[in-house]
Amino acid sequence: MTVYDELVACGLIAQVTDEKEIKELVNTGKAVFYIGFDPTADSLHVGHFMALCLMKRLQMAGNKPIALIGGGTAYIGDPSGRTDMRSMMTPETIQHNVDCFKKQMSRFIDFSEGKALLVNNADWLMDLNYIDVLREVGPHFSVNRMLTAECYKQRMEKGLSFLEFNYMIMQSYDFYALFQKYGCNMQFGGDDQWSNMLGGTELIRRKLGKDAYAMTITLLLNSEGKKMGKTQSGAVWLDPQKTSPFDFYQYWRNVADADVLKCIRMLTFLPLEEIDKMDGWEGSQLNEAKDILAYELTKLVHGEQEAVKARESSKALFSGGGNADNMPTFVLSDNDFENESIDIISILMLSGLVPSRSEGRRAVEQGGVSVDGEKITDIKAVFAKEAFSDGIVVKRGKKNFKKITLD
RNA sequence: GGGUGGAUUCCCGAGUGGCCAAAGGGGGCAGACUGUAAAUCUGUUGGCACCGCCUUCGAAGGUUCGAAUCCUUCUCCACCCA
Repeated sequence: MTVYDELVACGLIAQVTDEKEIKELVNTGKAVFYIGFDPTADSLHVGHFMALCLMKRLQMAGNKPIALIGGGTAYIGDPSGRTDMRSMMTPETIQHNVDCFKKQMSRFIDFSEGKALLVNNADWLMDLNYIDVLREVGPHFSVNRMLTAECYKQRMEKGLSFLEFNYMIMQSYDFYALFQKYGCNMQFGGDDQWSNMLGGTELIRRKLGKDAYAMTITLLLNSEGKKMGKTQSGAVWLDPQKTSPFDFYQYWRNVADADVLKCIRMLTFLPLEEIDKMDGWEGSQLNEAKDILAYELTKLVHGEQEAVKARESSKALFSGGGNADNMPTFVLSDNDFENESIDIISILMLSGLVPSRSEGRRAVEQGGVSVDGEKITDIKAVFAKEAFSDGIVVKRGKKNFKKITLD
């Protein structure tokens, strides 16, 4: 099976400019392609992970990937898929984020000599001269056309600033610059990037009379049509400091039935035959598929060791048995105790299981808190210091646990 | 530049002097049911020293015994005209 067919089978491909050409280039390892990453946060998240996987797949097939970090475009902010304006980022945070991205990416992609490139569009965008740009690329963009692009249409109601309107032009310029500099002939990106990407291929055709291609990756949506990889408290990060391997595992362990297979297909590197076998799974067997998904992904992102640990803790908590040693732990210090004891609300609060004392109280009152398996009903319940010497497991709701110990 | 209409709690959206910590919906959280799923039902959803107190209705001032509601200035947004 060719790489391209594999991508199709995994459901990764959303739109392409010229399927025949792209297939040919990709399968023969002749593609020099780039994917852009906007450094809007200090860690990559699940959305980026898909792009990185794609890069890896294609790299293994002999193609040359260029990871472009949008250190320059971050000054503008991409309006695609948003209904409000992005907050402006300071040069310092942008630089910080760029550095974080670089570090994380090199764990996934082999950037050694000649295999792949990591570039920052700040290197060429920051020195551009306004008048020059206007004369050079301005004539090749039709405002009328741009306004019909999906990403702008969405903003017609809420308003779109000139700053953001220019994002497409800058991204197109990137492609044009990379084409000339590195012979980059293809751009990949999220499906919401389609119009921005087309801008690039068109600019190259108009300026240089050459063909370049674009392909978008299917956005990973759940059965409700929302982007996956988001939780109430924000994105699911790849940085273990921001989303612990355990939480990362749990996120995938908890996906809806309807989404499991799609996720396995799109995100893991399991052999296709194996995935096809799972296709008919239902009920508790499907529940098993979730474990596979969670384990595989945690392994890819955090390594086998962490994946095993996460799986163990999860088993200890949910199905009995397993090893509780690796579950998320919170260590109490001496000052947390008053008269050698501490009340339940304080424990919940300090360990981060609840964000406020009010919520802690509510959780207890509604019967949502238990300690070492015993339900706590009294909001004034107090625990002696000795109780923590072996560590106790405090649970809020069904899925939030912390092992509490002494230092 | 001129005019009009807006800015309310996580989101949408009621509220136009006291009965407002603020209707309703969505979302979240918790409980029941389950498979760590979905659907459903129930409770809950600003904070705290919780029968009481404190802070919130774009920002800052003012009027009033009392303001999310009235006045002034400012900031931002949408629409119409130029």
